[in-house]
Amino acid sequence: MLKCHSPKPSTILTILQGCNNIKRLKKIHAYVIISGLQHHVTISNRLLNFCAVSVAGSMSYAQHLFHHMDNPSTEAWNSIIRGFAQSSSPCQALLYYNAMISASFSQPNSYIFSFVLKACEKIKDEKKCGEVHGSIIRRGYERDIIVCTNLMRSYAGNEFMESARRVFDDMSDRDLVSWNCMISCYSQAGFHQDALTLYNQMQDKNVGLDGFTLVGLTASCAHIGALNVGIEMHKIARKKGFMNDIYVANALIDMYAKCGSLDSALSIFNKMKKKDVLTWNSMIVGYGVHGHGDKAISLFKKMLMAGVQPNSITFLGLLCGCSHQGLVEEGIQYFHLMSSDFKLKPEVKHYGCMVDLFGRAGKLDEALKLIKTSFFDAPVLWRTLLSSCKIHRNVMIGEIAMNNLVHVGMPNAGDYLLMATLYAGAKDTEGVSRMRKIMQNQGIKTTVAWSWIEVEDQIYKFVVNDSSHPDSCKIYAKLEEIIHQAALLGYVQEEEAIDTYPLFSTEVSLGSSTSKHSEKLAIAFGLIKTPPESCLRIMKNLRVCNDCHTFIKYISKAYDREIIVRDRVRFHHFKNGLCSCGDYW
DNA sequence: TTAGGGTTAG
Repeated sequence: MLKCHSPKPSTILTILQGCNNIKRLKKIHAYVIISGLQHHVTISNRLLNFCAVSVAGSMSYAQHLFHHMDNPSTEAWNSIIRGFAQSSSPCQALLYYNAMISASFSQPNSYIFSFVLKACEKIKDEKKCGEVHGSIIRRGYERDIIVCTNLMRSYAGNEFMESARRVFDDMSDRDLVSWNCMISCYSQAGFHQDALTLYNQMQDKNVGLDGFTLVGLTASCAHIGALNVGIEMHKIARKKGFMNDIYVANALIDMYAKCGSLDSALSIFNKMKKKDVLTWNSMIVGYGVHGHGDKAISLFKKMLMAGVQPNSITFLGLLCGCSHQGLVEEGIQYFHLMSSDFKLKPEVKHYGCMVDLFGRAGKLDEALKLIKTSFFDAPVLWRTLLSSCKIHRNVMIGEIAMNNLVHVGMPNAGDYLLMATLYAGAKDTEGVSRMRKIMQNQGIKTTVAWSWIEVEDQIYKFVVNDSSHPDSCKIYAKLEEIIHQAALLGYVQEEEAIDTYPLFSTEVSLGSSTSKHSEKLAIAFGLIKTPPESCLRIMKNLRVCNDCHTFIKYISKAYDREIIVRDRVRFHHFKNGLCSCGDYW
């Protein structure tokens, strides 16, 4: 119990140090008032600081304390702005910052700028970020390395990458954190090539690196499929002793899985002494997108035995694996398990996997029923169903899916092409021309398809009929040669057949040829540039069309090459004339 | 007294 006699301020401050909950703080506050110390600056500031910053604090009580201060000091402004910047109401931080600027007797310091910028980033207020930037310059903080790093992140968080980069370039002094921050900003915003280029500049300047550097770069390698650069990151991590850093190891597992090297991913996974949910998820999702549903399930069981709680991503990996391996019963079981045993509510993505699972297995009625009971009116579900209708040539359900896509107002070029394919299969020429007309009349634009391949540490991109590469003549000559070799083994090109249109694509816009598809050009280039018997790894932003899928099978046999293709949906491992997807994709 | 950087999906 607190005794009520005239205490020394130092006694109150000591009591405050031991305070660990808001109830006790309120009692101390009452005691401060009774003792007539409510205007003692240090005590008021400490009380406020506890409420605003401590996890056991209360922002409403912090506001109450703040508004009873006669002339809040910079320290008090600091606490209230910091508190709101890290709260679920970051807008309030900006309101207090504005109030501080208006009340000219207190001036913001470098700490306050850091908190305000954090708030700008959270609420996505680019305009405010620019205003604060102006204020930073006017008040002479543009040379503060931490303020500038915060400013970069704030701009990048608002998707103003050029402004972020300008801040970075204009910094008079940069340290490892500022370099890492710019790299991770690029990586998180999807500017992967810029992240890798910046790393090269960083090395030229002998800044050094740490685990943070490796994580940002490895994540970028994963996204663009830059395996060779990723392997370099792994070597550095081993050499410099960063393999015990769980962030680094997790990023490497994900990178290897996304670059098609499941064995390398597993090797790191097995060596890790400490694994968290991301470690398990990266491996399970890796198995899922490679079509190894059984291995994903087996790992999931081990994960539970290890006492690691799965999350919604774990189940995405499991369902994806079940769907691609045709494990219908298991998929249904895990779909129910996520809510019954793990209290995870299935999201649109999980329903998408289930529609795909039923659809691929030919259970189109069940897929339809699931969409109707899902309470999601998401285009992606109807689109998934439509693609299953194409596999199983079911025009009736295809039309239901298409009508619903029109109803939700989101049909794209790929959808019309899929529907046209379905009509073509049913010899419904009127249906085909109706789809063509809608596309032409509504000017529906197709997505540009492109494929890319990493040779040494460079990424080479190709689009259909690409002639931009300096070695273009050699590439086309090689393409002719490989088409001939494939033909000798029995390959017949599906020229202009409407059912060669890829699912979400486009590449084969109505009237173009399948013979110069981007993945064929990438393969021709790869065969020229890589040693015999080495594995070719191709990435594509859309799905591989039937013709290219067949073609690559023949090429894997004719040239005795393993060819790994990562498309928009999954991995295809082509070897000796066969594909790991079993032509089931 | 207090401030800056990291991984899965989307």
